[in-house]
Amino acid sequence: MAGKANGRKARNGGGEITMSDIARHAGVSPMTVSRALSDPPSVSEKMRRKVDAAVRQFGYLPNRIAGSLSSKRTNVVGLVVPSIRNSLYAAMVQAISDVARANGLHLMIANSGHRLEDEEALVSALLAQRVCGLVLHNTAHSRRLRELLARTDIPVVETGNLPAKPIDMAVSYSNFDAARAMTGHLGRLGYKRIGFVTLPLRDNDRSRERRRGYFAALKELGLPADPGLVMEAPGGFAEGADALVRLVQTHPDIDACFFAGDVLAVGALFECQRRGWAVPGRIAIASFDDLDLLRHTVPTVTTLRIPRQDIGRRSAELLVNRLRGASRQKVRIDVGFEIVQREST
Amino acid sequence: MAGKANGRKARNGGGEITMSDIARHAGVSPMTVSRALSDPPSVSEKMRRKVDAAVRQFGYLPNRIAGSLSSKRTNVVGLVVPSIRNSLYAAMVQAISDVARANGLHLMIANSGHRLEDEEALVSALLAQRVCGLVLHNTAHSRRLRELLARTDIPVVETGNLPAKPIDMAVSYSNFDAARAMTGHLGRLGYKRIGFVTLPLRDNDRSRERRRGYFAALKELGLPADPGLVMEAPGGFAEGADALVRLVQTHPDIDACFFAGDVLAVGALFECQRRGWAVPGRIAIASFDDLDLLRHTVPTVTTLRIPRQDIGRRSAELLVNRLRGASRQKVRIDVGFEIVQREST
DNA sequence: CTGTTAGCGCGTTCAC
DNA sequence: GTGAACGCGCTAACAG
Repeated sequence: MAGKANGRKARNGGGEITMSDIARHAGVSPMTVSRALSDPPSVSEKMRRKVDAAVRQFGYLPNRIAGSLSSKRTNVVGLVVPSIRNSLYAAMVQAISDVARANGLHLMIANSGHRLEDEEALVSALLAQRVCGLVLHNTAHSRRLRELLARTDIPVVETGNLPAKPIDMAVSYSNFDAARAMTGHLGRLGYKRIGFVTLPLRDNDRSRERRRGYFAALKELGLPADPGLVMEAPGGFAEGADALVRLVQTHPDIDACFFAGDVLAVGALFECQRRGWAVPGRIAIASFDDLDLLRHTVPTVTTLRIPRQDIGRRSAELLVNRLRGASRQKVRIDVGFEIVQREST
Repeated sequence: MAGKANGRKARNGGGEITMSDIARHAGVSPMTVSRALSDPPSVSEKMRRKVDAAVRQFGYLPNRIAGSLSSKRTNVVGLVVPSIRNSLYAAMVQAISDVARANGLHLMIANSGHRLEDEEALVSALLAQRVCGLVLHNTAHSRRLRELLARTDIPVVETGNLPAKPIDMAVSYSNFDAARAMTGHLGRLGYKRIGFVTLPLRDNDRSRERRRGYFAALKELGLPADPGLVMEAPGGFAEGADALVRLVQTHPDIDACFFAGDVLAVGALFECQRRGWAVPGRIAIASFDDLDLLRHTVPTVTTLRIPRQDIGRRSAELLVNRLRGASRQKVRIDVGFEIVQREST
């Protein structure tokens, strides 16, 4: 009864301190310790004090692995983003993290690198960890991932784009509408030859939707759709600069360029500074996503404000509500966007 | 034996599919399923095929919670950063994530918001989740956190600064040395009145070390230490611009300014563009941390290159080696830094 | 409000 | 190479 000498592999020098240890030293049952820790009001003042004292004395940290196995619930939310480095995702992740923390949840983050197979593998791994909810920054999943998610009953929030038919819940803006709106905006400002620089299209429905929006707006504006005015570029300052230069050289009559990625736009703007091309005099520049940077450059850059932080916050709130028992119904929230007209157009 | 009707709260509509289920359907023992999944070579070809078939048929996902409880090990690494949004941390996190993933580990990320009490609470929570290792982007911990970490025997990597006496392992550069080197560099370029703009000093040993380095260099250069040339500013473009303007107005003879944060420096540079102050003609600008942005602005900005990605990679590698059985000895790796001289100085 | 009993789903250990 | 027994540390469910 005293202490079954835990023979060999005593890595910790004696095994973990358990709830029973605390219970024994506090002179109560393990169950009372459990309750005192997870639901203090359900235990009498006297008991609680004894437990707290023993907990402090031993520096006891409950084992949530054991707790999770027993209760069949974890307090861990899984999150898959295309890239951790990108500041756009970072704003969303931060918001999710804040809401999660306020509700006693933890975050397990993985990045898919824009690869659908990786997304699938990562979600599997997160499900194996029995996360209590998932946020996926992608809506174009592999077939196997769809099947996997269909079989699970944890809440799932998709974001990054507005899917026609969400798996469970979706919080996003429409990439199509946003790109169409900005292109239309440029048209109404009087620009006639509007270039479009897109991020890689492969495995990325968001990029494809943006391009579709661009062409839709051109049609609505009665402007010709010239495939030569569209360029695909990996994200980066240099790539944006490069794309702009090539567009201007091949299409000297270009008078505006819409970049489907903020870094691309800024790179292009700097290139204009270097070459002495007036912005918007020689060429107007519009961007996608309201990086803080864009309102401080010279000139400031017209862009689309996507409420990334709201997306994160609302996604997390949806998860939390579900975990608190909200009924399971499909949700599809369009957070919208906003055109921010600045000096560059 | 067939199936103990699992009465009431069948949330999943019948309870989880377990290893026993798979074993039964594959006609083997649960132990064989376990081995086939975690160490395939230890099982005969025939058994493995039967198990694999059943696993696929049922879409079985092993419960890592149960596995972790049983084996007393998790494959989850805990990570605490001051802020998820900041791109500096993002580069490090990405590198850690990559190494972790390559080694079958997952990441649980929390952000302390630069608050030491929060760091303490978050580490406690991560330890309760029984993470197998920790990376902390901070070296100035609360006393209670130090005690907590002293009692644990999981590997801990500290980063963000080079502590004199690491808790366990440390991978970083020296903020003091870096700031001293850049200030010295400016002095040797001939600048005589060098301003210094620091990020908030509270609860941030990194900021304080940088300021110390600045003053040490001034002394070595034989320049007077003028407290009026030092300003504290929260991070941000506008704040950097503001700080510069105030320094120039109160000290018209200032000829260079060293910003201990990249965003501050860029904000100041843009302000110079707006005001038509030549950089470095009127005032030279130096920054801290080699944001991609800094090599694309006009003019490009002199800065300190900190190998953030290496820091992440090596931190993760140290953890992995420990988990693989490397002996427990203190490690203190100085990854160094590099001065990148560009057009702004 | 408190205690008792009985697992949670797996891996360790030892026998075969 | 395979299986049976046992327990990881905690909480759900019920009884008092």
